[in-house]
Amino acid sequence: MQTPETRTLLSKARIVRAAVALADRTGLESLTMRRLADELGVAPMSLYHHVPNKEELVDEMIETVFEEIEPPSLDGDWRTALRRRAHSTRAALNRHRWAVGHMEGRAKQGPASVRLHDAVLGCLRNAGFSIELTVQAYSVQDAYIYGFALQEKGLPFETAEESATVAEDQGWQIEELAAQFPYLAEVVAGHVAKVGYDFGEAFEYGLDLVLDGLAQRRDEA
Amino acid sequence: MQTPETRTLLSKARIVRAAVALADRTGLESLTMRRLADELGVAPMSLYHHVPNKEELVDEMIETVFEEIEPPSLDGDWRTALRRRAHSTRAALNRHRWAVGHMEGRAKQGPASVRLHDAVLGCLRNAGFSIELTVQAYSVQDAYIYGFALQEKGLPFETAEESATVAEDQGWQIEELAAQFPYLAEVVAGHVAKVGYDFGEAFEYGLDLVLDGLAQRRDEA
DNA sequence: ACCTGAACACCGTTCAAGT
DNA sequence: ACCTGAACACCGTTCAAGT
Repeated sequence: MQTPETRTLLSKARIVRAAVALADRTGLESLTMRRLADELGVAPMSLYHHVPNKEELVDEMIETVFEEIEPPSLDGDWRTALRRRAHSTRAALNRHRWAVGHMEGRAKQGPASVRLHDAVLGCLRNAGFSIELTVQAYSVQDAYIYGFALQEKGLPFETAEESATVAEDQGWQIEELAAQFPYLAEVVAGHVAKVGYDFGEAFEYGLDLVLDGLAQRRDEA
Repeated sequence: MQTPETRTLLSKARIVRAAVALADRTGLESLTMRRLADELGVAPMSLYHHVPNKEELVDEMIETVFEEIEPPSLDGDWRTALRRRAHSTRAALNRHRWAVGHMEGRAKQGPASVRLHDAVLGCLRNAGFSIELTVQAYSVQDAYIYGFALQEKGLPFETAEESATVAEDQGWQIEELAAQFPYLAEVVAGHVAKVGYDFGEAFEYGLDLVLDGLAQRRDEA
């Protein structure tokens, strides 16, 4: 005698996984306890047996994003280690755009988040950065990485070709704007519309600028 | 014969101003059409005669934040101009923490936002940056500024002294953490707890790093 | 132990009605 | 023209009840 409809049992892990998938598809605004329950074929209130409330659910979701970020290795070349970690972070944030302004400063930081923090600090310390410089280096890098992700989340195109198309589509505005905002018009018409805007290239450029600056400051000290 | 209770009439400007003040006090999550109406001593539905919906209200609120940011002057030293603009942005975002992740990439950018964009681009062009480099310089700066604001919004202290206190209060955790996360423990116990963490200093340091890097790249080209 | 239905105190927004 | 009350389709969450 089998229980009828022996669907996978509810569990915290299963709820969080479904929540992440739902947020990936529809955004965090649209993530609702009720919709999530629907997705899982369960009554809304069943969720509360595994998760205390929505806020802690989101905390758990954020943790899974941190779990997808590869911590830098503590030996080997620090620049390539930190560059890889930066790319890994950008990739995770692009897969989970809803997470973008929520990674830092949550009250409850989970183990994956703490482990990543520790590894980045360790990578810098082992590369010969002083404690003071390590703290600064951490701050600059993360400000840049998370700030870049914020820009990327905002803009409506993903590839360089798309961006050129978007720019062209709005071409009728350009002449109108040129009178009032000449520099903006120049950049849009004379550059973005021509070659498009490649986020990957831009990220790399700024990342190198930051890492170069840090290397310099370490060697000066 | 006076109309009784001739309180200031409702208007878009007055609604937006009240909304900003309410969000400053209680956060964007707590900003509700109904609470806002209450604040203004008016029925919730009255707001809809001046503002089409909540999303556009938030757009208007963001615009007022942009209005508080001083655009860089187009002549004079570009570094001091851009540094002032960066500080002006940080200050505005600290006054209106709810705005932090919402400044970029809104569908509808208002005139103050566009004017600021144009001025920053103009400042860079006039300083001899190529179009390509100008676009990059814009991206790196804004990623850093907005990313830093994100960090600042997250952390629970405002001054260096406060941060040292917070670090000390959690001192009992330190030894426990030290085994698993030695680098994190070292930084918290050996640096932050001692001298505290000064956001203003950290912002300046990273900002200089970014501006130095940009200057170098311009001169190499 | 695990799930649920009904209920409560909220949301944003529409619509027909008031002055 | 400007404001509003009642109503609708939603929220998160509690609580007492079901298996």
